[in-house]
Amino acid sequence: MGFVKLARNFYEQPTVQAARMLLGKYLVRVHPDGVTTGMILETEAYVGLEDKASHASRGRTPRNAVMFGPAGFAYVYVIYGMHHCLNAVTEPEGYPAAVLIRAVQPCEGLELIRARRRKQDSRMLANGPGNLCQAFGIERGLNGVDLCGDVLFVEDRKVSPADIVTTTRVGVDYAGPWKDMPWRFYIAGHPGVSKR
DNA sequence: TATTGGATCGCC
DNA sequence: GCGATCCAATAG
Repeated sequence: MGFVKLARNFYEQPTVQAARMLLGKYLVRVHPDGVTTGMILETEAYVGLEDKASHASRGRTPRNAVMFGPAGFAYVYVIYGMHHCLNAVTEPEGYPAAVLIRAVQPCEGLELIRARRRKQDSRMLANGPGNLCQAFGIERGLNGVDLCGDVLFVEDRKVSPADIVTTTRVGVDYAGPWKDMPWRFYIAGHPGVSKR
């Protein structure tokens, strides 16, 4: 309680910078079944029309429309027919970009998270974008939700992150030269980071 | 209308 | 290493 919710101007900054700065902050999900929170451990940046790894690379479509809108909204989509991914839209309206949140360290709501995940091992609860969405009850109904609202948001709890590792993004080998961009970030040595 | 493949996961 | 599972995007 008493933590500062990130405001819209945080999300308006350049995407790569926003991706780095989200590490160590806390994702908060307010759900009818309960509140869950977790420290963000791993992120990726998807930047502009040119980025062939981004859903926006082929222009605006019904699915990716939120990426073209104003910063500070959630872009949630279904992948592989069975998982969801959560992004925070960044940069000025009209410029399609977002930060994919790939892993958190669950904090509050552990019992609810374990029930949703049907797992006990604390490292396996939210280690990967699909697992994270399952753990936090994030589904497509949340696509387009305002991250400056009361349902899904990020708090700055002033945690100083340990060393940050920078690598290439996961699962984008189809993206030609863009697969080599160093746009994945995670907290060094943390067991909750997803494996490749 | 039909086909293709994916910003994944967990088990074999 | 591979199958699950389905829908958005593209081609026909």
